[in-house]
Amino acid sequence: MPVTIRDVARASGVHISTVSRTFSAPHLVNPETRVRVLACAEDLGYRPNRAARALITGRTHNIGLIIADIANPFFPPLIKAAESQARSRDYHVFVADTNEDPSAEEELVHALAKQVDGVLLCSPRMSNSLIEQLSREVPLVVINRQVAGLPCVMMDVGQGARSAVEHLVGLGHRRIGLLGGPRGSWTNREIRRTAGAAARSGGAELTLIGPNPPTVAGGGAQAEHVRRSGVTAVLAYNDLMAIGLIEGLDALGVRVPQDVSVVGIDDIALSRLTRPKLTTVATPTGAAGRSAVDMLLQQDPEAPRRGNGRSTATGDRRTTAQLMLQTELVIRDSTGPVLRSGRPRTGAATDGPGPHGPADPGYPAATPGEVVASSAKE
Amino acid sequence: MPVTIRDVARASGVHISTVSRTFSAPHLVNPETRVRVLACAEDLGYRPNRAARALITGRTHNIGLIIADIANPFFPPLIKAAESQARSRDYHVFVADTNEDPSAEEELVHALAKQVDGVLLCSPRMSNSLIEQLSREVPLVVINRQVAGLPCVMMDVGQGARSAVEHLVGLGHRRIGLLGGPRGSWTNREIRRTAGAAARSGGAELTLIGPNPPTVAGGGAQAEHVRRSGVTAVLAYNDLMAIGLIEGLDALGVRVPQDVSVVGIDDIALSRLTRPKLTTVATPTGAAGRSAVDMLLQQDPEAPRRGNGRSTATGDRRTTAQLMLQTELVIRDSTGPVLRSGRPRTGAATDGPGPHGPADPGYPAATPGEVVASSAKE
DNA sequence: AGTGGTCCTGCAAAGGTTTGCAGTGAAGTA
DNA sequence: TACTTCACTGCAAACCTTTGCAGGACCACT
Repeated sequence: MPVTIRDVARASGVHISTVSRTFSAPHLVNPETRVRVLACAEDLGYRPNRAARALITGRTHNIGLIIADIANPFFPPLIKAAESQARSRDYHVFVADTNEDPSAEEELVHALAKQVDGVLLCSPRMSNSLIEQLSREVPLVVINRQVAGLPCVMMDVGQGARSAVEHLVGLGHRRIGLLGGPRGSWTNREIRRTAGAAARSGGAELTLIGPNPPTVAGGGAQAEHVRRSGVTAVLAYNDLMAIGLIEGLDALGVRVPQDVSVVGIDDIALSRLTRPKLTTVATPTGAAGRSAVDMLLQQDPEAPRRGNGRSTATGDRRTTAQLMLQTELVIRDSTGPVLRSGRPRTGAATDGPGPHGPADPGYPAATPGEVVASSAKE
Repeated sequence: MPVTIRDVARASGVHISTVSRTFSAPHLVNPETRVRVLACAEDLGYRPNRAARALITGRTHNIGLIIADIANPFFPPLIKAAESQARSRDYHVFVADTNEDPSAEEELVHALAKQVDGVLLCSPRMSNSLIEQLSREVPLVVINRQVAGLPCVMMDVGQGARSAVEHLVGLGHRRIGLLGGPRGSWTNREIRRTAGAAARSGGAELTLIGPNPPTVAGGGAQAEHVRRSGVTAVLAYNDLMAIGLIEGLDALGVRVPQDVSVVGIDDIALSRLTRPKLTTVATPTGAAGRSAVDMLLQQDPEAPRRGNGRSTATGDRRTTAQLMLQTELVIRDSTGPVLRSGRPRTGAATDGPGPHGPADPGYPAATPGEVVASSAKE
């Protein structure tokens, strides 16, 4: 029933190899023949069978994209960008969700290995050594993690965290909480490292709260803990947790930013829509998705041939570029100056500037939405 | 380099056909042989080449999922559920994004047709007749649309819209705006139809505002229009638009729900996080994704065989079940009673009950979060 | 006229798997 | 004992495409 290359060959009176060449190497076929073949193909609605092609070329023109949690709003823009970029290169994308489960990650790489040309491993929770091992099975590009010897796309969340802490210190905060993310997250480690350093050099004390699930609930669950800890500001692992925390604090009668300042990371669309609007570190997720696809596709440029393409496969590992994308601190309404008067935690009736349109911020000019600090590193 | 069925055969001292049968028809092979083969396969890390299998069986064990906009938070839960369900059945999912572009939809179906066993068409914007035509090319399950003769998974958004309008009428609203969604959306038509009917029978006047892009910006852009229109309540095509509208109204000094009530549709996670929390119609997106996969996989149960499987392909079209999933009106804080005093649009300083904890709602008891109306229909 | 080159096309093998058919040996039946 | 049945296994074709190789036609040059 489905129309094959043979039907096209018959219809246009040439051998199937000519039809094949019409598509995969047009310059090798006579222009006249070419147009005839193309016309017949169009006519019959011929589409090459990618499975058959894959069988012989060894390239499937598919890539896998493994995601910790599709429903986490951080990822969809990345998925979207990666899919779009891949499609523009005539690749299709398998998307798979691991539910934040490291063992699911491994299983999925195995399952996908044979039917894709490469895998984008996004925010992996598994160990570096396992990642390296898996990379011998299928070309890998790692997103949101640094693994020596492998192509990686990272966001400079470390610099972002530093900017965030400096911002808080500049507002007078000296006791800052760090709401940690999930175990196994490289991003989490980076944040801890750099935020810790920034706090030290700013004369502030940083207390770690976590690890936590990187969700709204995960942030909300620590509200009570945050309140008791006596910190005046919190940097959260991501926006979801920050928002959850704000919700939780609100329920306890603790106002943001009057009583506690909160900074998120990611700048998901949502962070502009909550009240107060979230001060956060913007990460270029779309660019990360696009770049990762590019990096995957530009390694192994030539198809593995019949013989043993060993030399390519194991010998000279290609460009293992590591890309660090810049982040930006976006200051909105969830951070403000620390109040002089101890901790007015009970002051639900504070008459300080509300979250909307603080008349006089009283701290280094920072128009909401304006970029105050940014980091670049190629 | 990659380990094939031949390697396993050699290692276990049997013919490749026996190895093949060990995986695809275990009951046909001697238990002893089977364990030996399995051991060898495990040992060598053998994974069947799905392209080769697809070539001969005609089934790829892949399905396509075509989405209007991955970044729209309505879809990720659906994607996630579909992917998970598919994987549990040993299928993988291609995800593709159309950017709300009808012609991209058609192109994608064509591109995917040959390398998937079926396509889930989610919230299509193209015409019914085109969908029917495409369904002759590849098995299709349509989500969020009713197409005669095709398997469909719908959410009873009509009943939801009716409940929403009744809720508003119950609060005293008589001039209600309907913030329309994108052209070509079946959901949009359903909402218009049922909301119109509900308004009529409730003695209210429904004015249509739209069509609009189904985004925050699309909702926000109509804030001025809504204000001038004199409506006291608005039902939006989806939560994003509702949230955008609330933002926009807020910027104009119009308070929700004191001056204008707003109802969304979808109950995306975000709708619980904005202030005021959004009254909305909850749609079971996860269940829709799962059901759609099930429906796709249970049609065409037997693989197309060598000969012409014509009779199956064209003759008896299988169960074209149409599934209508129930929706629920979730009442939160963005709706309230209409004020007696005309339209206090200027009253930014209204002292009515704030969005948080209205002391005495003054309208039929509806605890925030409680389900007030629901619809079921199989 | 002979030589060499270019351009185009056909031939056939190869890729990894599934599966109808036939063959083997053993067990069961008459 | 002879025949049938059964459980298992091997053989080889088939799926659709790509591609190295070789052959044919044609042209230009010597």
